[in-house]
Amino acid sequence: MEPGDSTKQARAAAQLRKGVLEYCVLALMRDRPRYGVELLQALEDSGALATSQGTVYPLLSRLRRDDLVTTTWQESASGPPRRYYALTDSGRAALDEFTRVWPGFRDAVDTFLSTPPPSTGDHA
Amino acid sequence: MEPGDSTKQARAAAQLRKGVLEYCVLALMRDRPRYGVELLQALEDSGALATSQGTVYPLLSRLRRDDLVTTTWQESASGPPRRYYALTDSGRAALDEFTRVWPGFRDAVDTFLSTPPPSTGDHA
DNA sequence: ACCAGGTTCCATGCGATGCAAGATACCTGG
DNA sequence: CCAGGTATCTTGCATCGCATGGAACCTGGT
Repeated sequence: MEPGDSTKQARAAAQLRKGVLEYCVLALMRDRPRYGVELLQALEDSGALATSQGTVYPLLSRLRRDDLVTTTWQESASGPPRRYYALTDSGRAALDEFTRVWPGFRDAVDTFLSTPPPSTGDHA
Repeated sequence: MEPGDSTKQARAAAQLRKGVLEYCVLALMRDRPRYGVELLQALEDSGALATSQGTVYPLLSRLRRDDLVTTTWQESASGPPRRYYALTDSGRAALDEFTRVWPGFRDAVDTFLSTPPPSTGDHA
């Protein structure tokens, strides 16, 4: 799935990420602070949610603007300093909120996709 | 969950619908043609994907523009005529494509939300 | 000292999408 | 003729993912 890919599958996946990426990033920060490239790699490893810097950094800016995360600079053993992002109380609340909403949403989509075989055996 | 609701839950749900609504609408047309208000009611009944006319009609226009559906006018027993939307071959292909992509996406989100207990038992 | 390469951060502009609000038309019933 | 319900569609806005490009820091080779 190259970056410049514009197949139907890529388009569908791109639209799917909308709104979900934000909460998956928050989820990644649940146990410990993370920095940008680290988040990017974790999303990449997940496969379905792989994205680019041009998506993650504006997202992180919004999270900071909305007080869902706080950031602290920290030196790196090899390379430029890293900005670590950590959940605030609001951020944790938003993540909990999403965790409550997600199953209902997920199941609703599953229901729409798995059409209940319409009673009448319409086979040959 | 009123339309003008702007709680965190409503905001999260609104962003979730992005990109998914299109394919749920296509899924609803899989077995038989449907008309606008009928689709609207089906989404309403699902709970998590409830939306408004201002969302559905522009969406249906895009589907028609992209040749994913065809439409036919049909008289109603009581009320104005209805425009019925039916899947084209392209529409059915797009739905199949999404059906293939969805499980991977869904499981990826589930994995992010259900943090694998990070070794150290940090419970109470 | 200098420069190439890797790492890390960020800003800008575009396209696509959901939504609120409003407009139009048809049919029935008083 | 008018009120109300049904059904369709348009417009303008806000948000989000993404491609592109740029800037800063560190290491290592020459």
